[in-house]
Amino acid sequence: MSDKLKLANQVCFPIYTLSKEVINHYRPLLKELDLTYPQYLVMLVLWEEGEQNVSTLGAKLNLDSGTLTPLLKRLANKNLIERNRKATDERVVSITLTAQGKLKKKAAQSIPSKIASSLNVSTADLAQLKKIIDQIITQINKEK
Amino acid sequence: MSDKLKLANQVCFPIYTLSKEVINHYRPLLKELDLTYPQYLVMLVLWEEGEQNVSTLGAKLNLDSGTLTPLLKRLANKNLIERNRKATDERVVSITLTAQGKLKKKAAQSIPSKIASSLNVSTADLAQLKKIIDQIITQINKEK
DNA sequence: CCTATTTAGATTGTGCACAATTTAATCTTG
DNA sequence: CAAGATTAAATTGTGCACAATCTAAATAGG
Repeated sequence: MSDKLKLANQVCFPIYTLSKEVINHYRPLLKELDLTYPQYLVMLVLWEEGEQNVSTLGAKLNLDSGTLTPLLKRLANKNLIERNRKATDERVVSITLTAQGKLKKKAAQSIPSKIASSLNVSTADLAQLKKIIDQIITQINKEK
Repeated sequence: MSDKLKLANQVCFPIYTLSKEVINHYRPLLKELDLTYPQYLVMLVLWEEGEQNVSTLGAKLNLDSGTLTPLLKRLANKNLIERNRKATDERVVSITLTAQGKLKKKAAQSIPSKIASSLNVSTADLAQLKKIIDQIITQINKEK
């Protein structure tokens, strides 16, 4: 097996492992906010960009309606968001933050720094990791 | 400050995204073998190291019995593995490959090269990615 | 011994991820 | 305008991930 083959083989498992580890580090922090990691991602988009369709959320987070529909129903049950069909196009469901959903942003402010210190990795390493991964993801998206 | 809550500035989201992308690249290849990615990981360990307990498998793949028990039942239903209580310690379940399970290794030989070319990333990038991720995982494991 | 503790794995329950299909609304084109 | 195509979201079904709990077996310590 060539070095490249071996490497590809040996890099996919660490990526999968790291992703789970990172989410496991988020879990206790997000539990205090009564959010899961994917729910937190949805909230991030809404806090930053405001009202979204299910499909724009899906495009930004790489999730389909099969994942988002039940997730958004759970966020709505917690009174963090509202789901409303648009009058101008009844196929589209508009997702907006409730007052409670907007408020939750305050409680989330401390998460990034807590994660950074809990991962216990240097800022330089994280920056480098982000750079390479963003490169690879850009490459992958090009193929679509 | 609140910049940290922006999706674009997060490292964790790209890690999570990349992990899903990589597994999505495996999916069509593994479908031909009638395996999922976690099932493939179990088979890799068995092909490489032979007979395993549920708990040694779990330690190597970072999965608990709640995930492994049903997964191993599915592999057993496909006649790729056998699950047997050990006579010397009835708490322990020994996982061994069936003849069919051993045979499947041949069909899996082509997967790494297909993944390597499908990911379309340079060897240098992969090497650097692996180096940083391994570093971080080592760091994380130290804390346990 | 024999009881208390520990260990291995199974079970239960929640939630995510994704493929495949369905439903309803909108758009397109003849 | 009507029929067919397209689109957005929901639904259905499978499988993974993980917390919490349970069961049975093994071990330890009195």
